[in-house]
Amino acid sequence: MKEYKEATMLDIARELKVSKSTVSRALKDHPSIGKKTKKAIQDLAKKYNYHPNSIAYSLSKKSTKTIGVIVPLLSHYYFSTVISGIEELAYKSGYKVIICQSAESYDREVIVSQTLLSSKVDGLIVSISRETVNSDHFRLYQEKNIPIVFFDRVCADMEACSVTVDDYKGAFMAVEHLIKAGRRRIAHFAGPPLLQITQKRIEGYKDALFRYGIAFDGDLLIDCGAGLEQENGSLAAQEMLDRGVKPDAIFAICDPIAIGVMMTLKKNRINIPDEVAVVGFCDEPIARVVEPQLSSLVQPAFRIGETSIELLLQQIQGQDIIEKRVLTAELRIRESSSRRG
Amino acid sequence: MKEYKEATMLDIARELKVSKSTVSRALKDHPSIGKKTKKAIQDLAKKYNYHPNSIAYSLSKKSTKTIGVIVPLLSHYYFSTVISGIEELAYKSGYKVIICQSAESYDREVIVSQTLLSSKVDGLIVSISRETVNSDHFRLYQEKNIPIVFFDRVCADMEACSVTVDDYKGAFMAVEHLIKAGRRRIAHFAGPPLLQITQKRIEGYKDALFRYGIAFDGDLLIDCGAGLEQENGSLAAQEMLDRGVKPDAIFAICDPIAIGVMMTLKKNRINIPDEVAVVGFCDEPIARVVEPQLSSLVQPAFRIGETSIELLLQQIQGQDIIEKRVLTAELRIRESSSRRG
DNA sequence: TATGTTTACGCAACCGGTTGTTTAATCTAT
DNA sequence: ATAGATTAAACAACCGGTTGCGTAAACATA
Repeated sequence: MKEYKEATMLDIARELKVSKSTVSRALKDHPSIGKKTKKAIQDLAKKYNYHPNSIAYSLSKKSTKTIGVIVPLLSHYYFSTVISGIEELAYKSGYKVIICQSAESYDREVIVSQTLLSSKVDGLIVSISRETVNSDHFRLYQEKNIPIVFFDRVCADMEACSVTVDDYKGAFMAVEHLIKAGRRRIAHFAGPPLLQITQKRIEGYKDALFRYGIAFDGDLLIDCGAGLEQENGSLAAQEMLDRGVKPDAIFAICDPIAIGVMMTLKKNRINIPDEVAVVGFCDEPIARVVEPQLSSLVQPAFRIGETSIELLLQQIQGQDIIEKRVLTAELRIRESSSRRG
Repeated sequence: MKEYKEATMLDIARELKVSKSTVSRALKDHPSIGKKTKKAIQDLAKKYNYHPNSIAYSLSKKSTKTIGVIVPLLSHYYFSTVISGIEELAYKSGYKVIICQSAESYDREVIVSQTLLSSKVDGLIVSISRETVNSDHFRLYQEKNIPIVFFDRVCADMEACSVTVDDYKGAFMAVEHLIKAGRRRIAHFAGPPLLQITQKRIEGYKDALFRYGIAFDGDLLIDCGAGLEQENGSLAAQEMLDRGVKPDAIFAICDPIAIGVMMTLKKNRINIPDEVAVVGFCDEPIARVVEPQLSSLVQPAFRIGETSIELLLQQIQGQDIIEKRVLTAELRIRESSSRRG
């Protein structure tokens, strides 16, 4: 393996018998450098295929032009779409993006957040893991004046920018829709209890019932346990049926749960939507593939990503803001919750 | 916004009236530093919550302990699972991971690969975009002696490590399975022509037909166009039906295409699997959700990620290897290709 | 011609680490 | 007591950029 040496400013400087600082200034078109000198330096840089060493740049400028992103799981369509939104604007603004997964684990989240911290990211965008209750690892960022933006799943005990969808309203709309479709015994399959979204959606569910004069029935509020996967939905649904509870509609915390529920219903030969209507949350691509197609709340994932990075960049540029943007989810009605035949 | 200043080695050195180099050595337990001095330095470092500046480290050591990953899209379950495999081993070995998407665009791929290059990643793991034919942007890495490992979608014209599944064999198995299930007119919905996987799978398809004495029929080799999305499958299938071509089985380049095909078949009231059997490739979670459940080839995505990073780390540690690992896909038979009733 | 202003560039410190080489102090052996 | 070996720590260069400040030469003005 032969050694390869990158061309540096010093190399160019020596060859042209000028100083390093002149090269530095010439390359960024600084006015105090003469035209011929500038031209000569730029030409030689091109010839040597010179690229500035961004490590050195970062060290002297104390900015890495890098932002960190932590999501629970990349494999969720929602999160990867948010990331695409983040990347789009980040690249346009000259920022790189480092993406990390917490894998829904608090410990892992602490580790990656420290890794990103020591990588000197200029800012952080996070959706916390379902286990996270302590936010000390994020406080470290605030202490060092590194801006943070939370999206979707926020830390309840931190004052920071956030971008969320109106979970309360979304849940309310879903339940309202079910009521207007003639349902009365509406169950809610809830998510991990620690997450704010879980609580907000439960509130929206309850309030919609109340608004339409339907009494809340504790039997119909189902806890799916820690997971947000299909299996959790299937199991919880079977358990519910085994308990003899039979709703005429189900609003699930997210699409995978909804689909798990649907599979259990079908296995039990319960017709969807005639006997039980189902509505999910997130509108993952899978919602259009199941039969019947699943009604769901569309979260503007790309927009959430864009908004997050906007807020972050504003802070990086020195604005001292704490803004909590709330976007609205949109109800997409499909076959799984249509009116009874 | 009050200024925050990280503690540096110099701060510690000054307070203890020793030199910066002594601090550096004390913190890494170098033998040439006395016990008391060492203790004092380590204690003070703890007290100040000192963390080494990894930018400075990278600059002097010329290693960022970072590896770059470029995938076409994060939103594919396959890719995000591969990434999980990569991360697992990377973190264990003290490496950070920077993930980028090419968004299936050649131009974007060039940009992100240059970004990663100037970020001085110690190595690169790539699955190329479907547009990529030119690999000059990756050659730059080789020139600078930065190791690269390709997975799944490789550059045909580069000598480099790679990790792939045996596409030929996978396709062969799928088609063989269909033949053994009593099918004779087997269509193949192929992928983007530039990708090797497309070609390999076509070969496997043809050879399996040949092996069982079935003549290849050009009408049954369907081009899905540039995309690998569901819509492409749906459209191509409808077009095929409109042309009056009616196979009794379909092997699709990937699950989304297969599912698109299934949706068109259902829309045309063609029974799956009785009239037409369907097999996909990749075994995405969606395969178990469609009805009937889709037979598919399982790619060991996590394992592919692990293998890729293994090969990369070996090269980073100085081994001059060019290994092409080929893993085997496993056929998972479900309802969509079961024997005729 | 003497003075003041530009113009064009060099000098050197700095960012925060790593590391080869010296040096001073202490210890060992003769 | 003194030369030689050890030990403990300092010095200083280096990684590759950025930038404030200083200054010589060229030019304009009086």
